[in-house]
Amino acid sequence: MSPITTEPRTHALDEFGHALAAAASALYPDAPPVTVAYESPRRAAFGDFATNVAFSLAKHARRSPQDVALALVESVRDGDAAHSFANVEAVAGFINVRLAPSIWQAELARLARDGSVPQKTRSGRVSLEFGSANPTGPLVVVQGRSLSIGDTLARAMTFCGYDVFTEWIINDAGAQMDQLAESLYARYRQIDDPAFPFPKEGYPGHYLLEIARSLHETDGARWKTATLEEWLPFFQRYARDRIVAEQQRLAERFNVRYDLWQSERELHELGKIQAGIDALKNAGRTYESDGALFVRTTEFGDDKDRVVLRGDGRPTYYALDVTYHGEKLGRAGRVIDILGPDHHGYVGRLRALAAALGRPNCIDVLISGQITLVRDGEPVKMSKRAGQIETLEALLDEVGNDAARFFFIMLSPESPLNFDLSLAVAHTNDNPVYYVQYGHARIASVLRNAGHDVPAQPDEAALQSLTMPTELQLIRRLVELRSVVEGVIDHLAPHRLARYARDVAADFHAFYAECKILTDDDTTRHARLTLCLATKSVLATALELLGVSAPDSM
RNA sequence: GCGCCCGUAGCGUAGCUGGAUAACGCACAGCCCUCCGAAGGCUGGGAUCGGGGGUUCGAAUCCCUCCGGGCGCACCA
Repeated sequence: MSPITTEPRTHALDEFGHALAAAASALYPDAPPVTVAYESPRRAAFGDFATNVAFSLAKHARRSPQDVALALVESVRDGDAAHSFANVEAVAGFINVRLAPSIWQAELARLARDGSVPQKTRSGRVSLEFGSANPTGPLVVVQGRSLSIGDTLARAMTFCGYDVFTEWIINDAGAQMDQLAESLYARYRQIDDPAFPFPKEGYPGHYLLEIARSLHETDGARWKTATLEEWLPFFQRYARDRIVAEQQRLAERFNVRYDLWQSERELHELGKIQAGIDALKNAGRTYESDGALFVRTTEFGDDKDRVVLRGDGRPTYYALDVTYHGEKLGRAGRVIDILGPDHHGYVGRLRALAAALGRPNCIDVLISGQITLVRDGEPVKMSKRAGQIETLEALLDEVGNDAARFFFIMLSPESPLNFDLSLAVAHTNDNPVYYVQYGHARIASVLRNAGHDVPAQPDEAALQSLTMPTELQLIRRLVELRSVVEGVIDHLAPHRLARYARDVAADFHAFYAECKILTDDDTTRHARLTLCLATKSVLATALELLGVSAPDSM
């Protein structure tokens, strides 16, 4: 079934629903009261809205759904509510409603007056964490997908009125930082002594060569004689700072904004990790076993209980999860994590954590699916050797921000994605990014040609000339924007926005082909230009939420 | 072994809080520029929704089971 659409939220539609419900209880007093919900009919021929109340009544009425639907329609036909509609009809058990063109024309006038201004229908603070990668190397393509998904969700939530707080956890603690420091130290020493051994568990990527060279330029050979106790902390910090700075620069290049880059090390140093563990302990959610401290997450649906303190007293990574999510729950009513495809095993323990912290159902986890790069139909071979990993930077250099953001988000978040590099740069009609952007540019071009004829304010009387099927279809589509965005955030389904943008562009192109905009008839020209303005605004909004540019020419 | 994700037309996917003839793009066949951007539009063919059971008036959607593909299952981070 198509996504349920309740736009436009006309008074008439509500009244009609009440009338139907009243008719139902009059005709079938034994049946439980019905609530009338509208949905988009599968086919345009069925009208603008449909309700299936007759199906739920059929059993109690002991008559076929179609008989019930006919009876309902008959009994409300003469009521006031039904008069606002062009048509109300019972078909195969459904009650189909088609709104009069005047209602759509009025909706267009509203859209053209207000633009696609954000509708503040929601409130409350939401914490959104996404992208978070180890500070041990450059971002790879799969993190780009997480960035796209997270940023679009953030924008959509903000659009609807949420106060969104975006954050990134820097995993700059633990053994991996020692390995990073040792790797950088080895690269640094190799500048003067190529035979200096590289650690077995080190990070071989060539990005450390550049950082080592840079350090060698500023500090010379001074670390050659330093003791391990001296150089290790310095190299840790140096590598971490350089790599995180690169990640931040790339996120910015990708048009993604963060409110907080949270350091894990800092949480340790401030004693917050220990405090987080103590809070759980005081809440009675922990127990000791084999010298380690466990959290009873199985009480809340997790597969197994999780260790937070090891036998030697050191906290585990889960201790960070406990603390960090405690922090996030402290600043937001709702917490959303977007994790990479190799983390789907974490969903259970994080959800359980919400309950253990006394905030059940306040943590949502969304997994961004794996990515396979494809070129000319063949998977791109990737080698783990230096410089051959699939960095996000290389991808952006090749296909640009717009294509990357659109492709990353056009599928539902958890499904695997084959990223077709050839298609992403193709300037052809099978590239969905260009299709949508072309629609926007085409409108801009028409508006340029119209010059001073572009209406400053919509003339509602003139809009009555909009009666062609493609005109009404386009208006219906534009009106959907708000419910689409709400669907995106309610279902954590940002891909709906990409599909919607495509649908808007398609409906515009169909309208454009059928209706000449710059006609000699002043009324029609005004009405169609108004429709162009509203379409341009909706397209620009959809693209903005996707983080994709809306060009006036291309 | 346990768990998660995926299986829908030749390909890529949407639909999954159950509803009408299963939708969209590509590819394929045909048509449309003396006219606002053809990076466009229109028409057509193409699907036992991985298999099998079950629940229901009604199942791509919910339940069970089996089969395929991918990925996780640390007192690593």
